[in-house]
Amino acid sequence: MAKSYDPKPIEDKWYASWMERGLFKSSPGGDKSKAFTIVIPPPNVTGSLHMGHAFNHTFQDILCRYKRMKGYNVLWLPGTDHAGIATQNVVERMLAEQGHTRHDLGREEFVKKVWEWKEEYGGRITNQMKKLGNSCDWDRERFTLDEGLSKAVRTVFVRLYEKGLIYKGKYIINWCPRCHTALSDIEVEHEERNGKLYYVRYPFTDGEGFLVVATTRPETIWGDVAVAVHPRSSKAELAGRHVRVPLGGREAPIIEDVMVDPEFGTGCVKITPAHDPNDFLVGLRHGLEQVQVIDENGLMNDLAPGYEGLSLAEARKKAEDDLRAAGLLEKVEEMVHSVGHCYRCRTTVEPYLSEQWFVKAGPLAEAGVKAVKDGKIRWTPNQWEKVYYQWMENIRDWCISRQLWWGHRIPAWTCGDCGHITVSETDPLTCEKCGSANIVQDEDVLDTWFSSALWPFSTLGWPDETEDLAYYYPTSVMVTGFDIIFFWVARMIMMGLEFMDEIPFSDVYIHALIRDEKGQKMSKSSGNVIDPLDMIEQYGADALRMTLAALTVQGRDILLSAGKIETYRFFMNKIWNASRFALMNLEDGVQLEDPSSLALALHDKWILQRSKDVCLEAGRMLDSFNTGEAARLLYDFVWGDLCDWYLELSKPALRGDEGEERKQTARTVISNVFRDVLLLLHPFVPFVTDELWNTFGFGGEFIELNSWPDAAARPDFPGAMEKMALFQETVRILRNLRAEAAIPPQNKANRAFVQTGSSSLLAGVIRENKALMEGLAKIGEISLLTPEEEKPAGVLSSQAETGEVSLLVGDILDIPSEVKRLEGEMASVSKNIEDCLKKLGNENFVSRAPAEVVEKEKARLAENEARLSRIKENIESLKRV
RNA sequence: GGGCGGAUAGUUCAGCGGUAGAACACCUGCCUUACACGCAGGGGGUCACAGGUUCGAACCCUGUUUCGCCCA
Repeated sequence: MAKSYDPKPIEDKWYASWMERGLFKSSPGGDKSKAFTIVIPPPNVTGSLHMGHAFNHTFQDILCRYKRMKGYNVLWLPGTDHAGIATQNVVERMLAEQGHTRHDLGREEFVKKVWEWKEEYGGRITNQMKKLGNSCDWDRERFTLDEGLSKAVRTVFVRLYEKGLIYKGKYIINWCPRCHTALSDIEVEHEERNGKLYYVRYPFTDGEGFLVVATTRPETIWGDVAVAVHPRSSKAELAGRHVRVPLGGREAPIIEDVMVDPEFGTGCVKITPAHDPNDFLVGLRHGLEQVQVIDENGLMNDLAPGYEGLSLAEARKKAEDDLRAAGLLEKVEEMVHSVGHCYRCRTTVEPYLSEQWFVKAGPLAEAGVKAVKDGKIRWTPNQWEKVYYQWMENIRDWCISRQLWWGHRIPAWTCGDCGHITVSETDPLTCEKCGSANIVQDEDVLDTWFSSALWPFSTLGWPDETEDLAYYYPTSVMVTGFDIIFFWVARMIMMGLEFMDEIPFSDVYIHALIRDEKGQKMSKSSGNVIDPLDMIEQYGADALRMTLAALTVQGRDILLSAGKIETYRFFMNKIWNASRFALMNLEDGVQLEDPSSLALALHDKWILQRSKDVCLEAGRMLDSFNTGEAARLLYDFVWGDLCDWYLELSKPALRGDEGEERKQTARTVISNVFRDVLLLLHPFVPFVTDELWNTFGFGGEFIELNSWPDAAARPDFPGAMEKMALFQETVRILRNLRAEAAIPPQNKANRAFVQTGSSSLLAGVIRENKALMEGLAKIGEISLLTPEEEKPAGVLSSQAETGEVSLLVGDILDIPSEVKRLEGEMASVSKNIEDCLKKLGNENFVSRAPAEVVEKEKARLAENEARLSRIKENIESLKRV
């Protein structure tokens, strides 16, 4: 075995063996309650693995591997989505480099090109997932544009259309002038921007004077068709009169509408139904004309004479100049307002009037809310439930059509003769109403998220009634970040309930986001990205996984840095070397018989008890999705208990100092404990544990084919924990005294004394473990003294809980500084006594606190009083010297 | 404007009703034949602030300050 752990030769090797053996394949069958299924939240096919994925996948992989070891039939179904906008952008950019646009190629040719791109590069992210160690069933990998999933999309579209839950209409939607497509509300990200508020005069046409209207977008004045005031404001009396729109000169009525906020600006609002969502609704209520002055490229059109072809920024400047020149600009104020941006390309989104397809979300959301309220779906952490309700209860219709070519084309055909729309699962040849063959399919495709919403059942074969669907659905848990609750989780719930009549998953686990060291979001533009593949290259996948697992805390973002990963890289090395040590002492192989009837020393019993407790506790933590706590528990157990104490204590026995029987006992205990440790760690760090498992020769081809330790049935070792705590405390005190006295480590020629009642627990512990204690504390000889016996002169003393520990330092004892040290100790003990007395002197405490708390307090008082008197004696005896 | 979350050691964070913890950083010793990717020891905190509940509050409640996020 190498002296230090190197993940490189190990990780790829094991992943290949796992694949070859088909370790992660699942097939339906058996007890349905033993099915554990996760469908991966499908990453974008254009993407590459970022730290968010790595975190998300590590979490899912830990659960999957744990459940497999617990005997579940685990399916982790992988795949990607076709990411309409992003993928089309990528390929269009490639074409642009060659001086082409998609329109040059035509739809069919272009889509062919995208598929070619997908075949070549689309596998990148899935290969990266394998580097991380994802235990997915790759034979079941799905893609949202697969034949089967496309069929599901069509079926859903048609059924929702027939139910009246999908409709087409002309509405204001969010338009990205760069991507040239509509976006749904949640694809728009709002950001605060510095802007200006322009106060513009609208002259009355039926008299003298003018009305002042405040607007942030003077270029849209060209599209104004009315001015609105609030019916209960002082301005209400103006209603019914008319003004002249200051750009274009249209005559416009003053109307009353409750949408107006009388407190904002001047209390008068210009109404531009074609370019503002609120104005659009006002326009509908009042039957106003919709005048579109901005085109699909975000440029002014010919309904704004003189502005034609100007960008909105240019038009805004020109409007300001023109209004000022005409004396119609009263003032301009600075203001901060929120501006919508395309989530894919950051371009400012335009409210745009156009014909689109929508899902009527209300009825679907109602069922989704009920499923959670009825407890059918649990959220962890629970607080996200509220976010879900908030969104679902105020849900708006979902714009699902996209003006793209890459995606599921909408299965709707419009008749050129009668205008009827035929919606059909199979491509129709004629209009279903008039029979004309003059029908044309809708040009638009569906929102990618429309297909992701079906993912939990479409990937299992729906709409066909497959065995998979019957066995694996509903799935067990959806694991995702909070930023994706609306995109995926909520819509999956709605669609699952609608089409399967059953929830898509019984648990939703929402994890935090990964940020950089300073708490900033990682992004290419700020250059603070930590690439998981670099980290895997540098530290190994296990180290990265362990880091991500151990840093997981519910409800808090994770601040990651390479340094933190290094810490866990060291942990891998620790496991490696501890195993190396164990293996060096197991030349006859592992000895796995039940150790409980062997000649166990205190530390053997203790580590067996700790193992049992840790097995149970880690299992409980994983059952409740607390991977972070489980990882930290295992880290502390392995490093703190096993390596720092147990292995050190087992050395004499392994060396043969305690005789043959003890040597065999130690080997048996070590074998058993390492078996547990590797099994417990395996879900977190699968590579190194499989390597070590096989090096030890614990049996079974792969570690994952073995069961999670069934600790509940194992014996307890009563008292071992308490006795070991006394042992450790004494050793720590002795080491501390050595350091105080500056005794060189190699110097073993010291004597130490422990003064305690001869029948005390501590005395027993020392009698039985004297040699071990001398070894760990590097003391030549430890002697027990009763409280009545006199201890020698020239000692440093320190108070343990139930006794006094002294180290003989002879002449080199610096009396004044020792007195000072003891006085310091005295102060802290006195403080403890004071606290105890105060508590116990409180009538209310004694009568109202639970009896055991009071007892504990009394014991603490007694202990501290004993300590105090021992310290006082020590000081006096020193002063006598 | 509505909602959510955070504020604990220099830093990152556990703890969430009964004597303040870890990791990293720092200081002092050690290459003690598993590991210097290591071992041992140490210093360091009025648990943001102000009230309240309680025998007892970092922990529960109310308010304040402040940072971050989501929705309008």
